[in-house]
Amino acid sequence: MPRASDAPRASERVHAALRDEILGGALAPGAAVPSERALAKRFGVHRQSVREALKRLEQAGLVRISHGGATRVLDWRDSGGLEILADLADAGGREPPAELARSIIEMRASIGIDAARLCVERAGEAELAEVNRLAGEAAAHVGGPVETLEERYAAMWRTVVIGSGNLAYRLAFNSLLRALPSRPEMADAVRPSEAEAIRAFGAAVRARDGGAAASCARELLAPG
Amino acid sequence: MPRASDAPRASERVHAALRDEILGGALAPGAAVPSERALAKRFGVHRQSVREALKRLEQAGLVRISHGGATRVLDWRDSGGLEILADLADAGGREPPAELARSIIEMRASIGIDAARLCVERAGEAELAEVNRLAGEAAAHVGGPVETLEERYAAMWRTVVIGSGNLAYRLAFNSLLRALPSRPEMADAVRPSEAEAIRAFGAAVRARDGGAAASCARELLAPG
DNA sequence: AAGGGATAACTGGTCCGACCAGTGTGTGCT
DNA sequence: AGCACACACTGGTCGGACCAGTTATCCCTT
Repeated sequence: MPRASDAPRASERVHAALRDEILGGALAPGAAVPSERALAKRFGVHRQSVREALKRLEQAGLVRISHGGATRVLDWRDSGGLEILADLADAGGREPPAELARSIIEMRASIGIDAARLCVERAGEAELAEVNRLAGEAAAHVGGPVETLEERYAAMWRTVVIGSGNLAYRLAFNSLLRALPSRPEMADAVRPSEAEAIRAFGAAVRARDGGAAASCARELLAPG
Repeated sequence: MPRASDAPRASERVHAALRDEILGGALAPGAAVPSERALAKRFGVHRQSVREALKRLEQAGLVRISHGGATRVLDWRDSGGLEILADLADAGGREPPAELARSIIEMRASIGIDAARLCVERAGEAELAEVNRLAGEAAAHVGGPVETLEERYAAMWRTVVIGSGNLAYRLAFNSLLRALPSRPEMADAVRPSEAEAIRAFGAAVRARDGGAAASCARELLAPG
């Protein structure tokens, strides 16, 4: 069993370092990123690896590269897409923005409740039955190993979001889900604690009761 | 005045071509992307340019690159983040998914209404006044040049979203906004038509009337 | 003939060094 | 002082080489 090399790839190291400097504020918006040649020397890698890292940062909306001119740092709050949430949660040893967890939980609730409503409206019988089945599965694992519970619970919501027929909700769901793993305290906060609430939600969806589904969803996602 | 070269960069050409093939379904999920060397030959560019394009696709969640193995196409519906919306709207001459416009409008409403509610709750007096001022500006341009109206209207919502103190809403707002330009019919659909509704919204926010702000926001974002 | 391990032929990852292509700037001429 | 040009940056691309991990094949062993 040959172990995979633990050494992070060169371009990955550069990407992570620059990403953290930008998200952490060490590289402020408007500032010029050092030249590719300078970065290559600093990190002890070839310029091509630096370029790959910068291309990824540009794709994520963290920097703007311009031929001939300097590469400048953008304000990720203005130019970043939702996928940056995962980077914010992940980034190095740095503390993520204080409002990050609350933001994710609020958005999850807003989208989840509306997706439930739309799912009831638009999804086919088979999909509604599947949601109900997955709700039962998730409910059965409340109190059990958190890993299994989280997996089933996520699968249920995934089916709801798909059933809503809303592409944007589906993509946002991906972005939100990806931000959870690196912050255990956030995963804790979104984990359901009452099996009955999950079952009630599944039943409401199954019965195509939009009002009940929405209110059960609110119960699950935004208690209190 | 030396004109900027109109020739798209090599890595940009490759990126756009592969992105369109993936989003258009020509490269199905699970399929293997041709090797970097093969792509370099096909597009008549250096392998490094291909790599930069692939790195961007990986960053966006469209492919998974693995050392030694083939680069495989992912299902962007499952692995893509919200920023893909812009690519879906943009992509080449291809027709975007039928539900795209509806999805964006629905998500915009869901987030906008909740952001209005939170903004009233959390924003400072200065920010609320600014929202109201921008609402007035936008309202004054209803019926005028669409470009100016869109700019002011977007500025107003931007302030609301910032005032909501929700990072996820702010990033999602960026992603949604970026998808509009390439689809004029979508920009049309989200443009406000009644100055009075905008003014009412601004006044409700200014007065910290959460209920009124939410209902005015609903009026603006999800009429009917 | 079937199983298993060495190996060859892929894949992506990195490096070197060079040159092209835009920008910006300083300098010297007018 | 004002302007134009050369030079010194920046990023963009190229060619070729080699390293590293995977995968499939083929031959040897059982």
